[in-house]
Amino acid sequence: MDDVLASFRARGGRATPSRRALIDVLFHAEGHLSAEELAAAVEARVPGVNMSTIYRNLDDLQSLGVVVHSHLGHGPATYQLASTAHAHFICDNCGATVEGADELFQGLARTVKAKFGFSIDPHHFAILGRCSRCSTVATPA
Amino acid sequence: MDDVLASFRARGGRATPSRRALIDVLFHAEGHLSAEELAAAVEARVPGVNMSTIYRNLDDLQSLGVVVHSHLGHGPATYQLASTAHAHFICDNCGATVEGADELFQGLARTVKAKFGFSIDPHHFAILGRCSRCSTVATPA
DNA sequence: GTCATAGCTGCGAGCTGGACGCAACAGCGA
DNA sequence: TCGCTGTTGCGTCCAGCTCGCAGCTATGAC
Repeated sequence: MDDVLASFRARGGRATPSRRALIDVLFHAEGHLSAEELAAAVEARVPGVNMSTIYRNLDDLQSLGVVVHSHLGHGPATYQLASTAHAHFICDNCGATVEGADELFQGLARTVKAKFGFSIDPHHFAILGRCSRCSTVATPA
Repeated sequence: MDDVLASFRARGGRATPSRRALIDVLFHAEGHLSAEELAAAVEARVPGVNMSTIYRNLDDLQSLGVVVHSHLGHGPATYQLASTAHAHFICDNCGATVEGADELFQGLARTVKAKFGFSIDPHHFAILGRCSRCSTVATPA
């Protein structure tokens, strides 16, 4: 966490309160937080922070490689520490989220790499489908 | 194509010019078109069509199961015939699109089904990564 | 401690992609 | 040909995010 602030300083940046708070929130967060949710959590520590600031700091953290964002369905993007990134399977019907380990993608990654020379990042976009409950109920289109 | 109009009629709908034009465009389109691009193509056939109409007709076509939309990166959604749907791999760096057959996902689909009871739909969201060119150049983060 | 400076912030406006309510229009069956 | 009702265009509104700008402030230098 101090490492992150140090990275900011190393590139001529500063350790501002809002930045500290955002990093703190990210390190203690569980699950996937949208920019809005992050802003609310930061607001509790540093009243008056603006959404622009949240977005700008998230961008900076992403360019430092500390944070990644991913898209879980059609709503806003969610942000998390790069070190805890993982794949997501989202139920098209009920919205349930299943988190998957990267190993699930090893086969696909190998095949796609061999066939197209393409290296996949399975974290960024969720994969849609039907969860166990909804696929047994078999809601017709 | 007439089948689609017939489906509309079968559920009490109508075959309006804008609807015909949209279906026509979709059947003759190559690749992935955004709502904006579809609107432009429809406009050429039926001047004066409104974006709302495009969106509403696309929604209707989706609920009929004729069309699906997918998200290729961060821009607008793209629409295509359900019968020609396929998976996409998008280069994070240069935006190149690689189209993949569904068979690529068979292994993943099986594993995810066995492990979580989850049936995946690999079409909806693209999978990000690096294309062959960009991963050899290895642009640093 | 204090100062200067450049990085950061809040504010407000703006932008894109898309949804919605409403009144007018127009397919389609009778 | 007529009437019913599905569809359209228009305008407005929304979420999610971006940008420019003026003022504030963390930081290193002294």
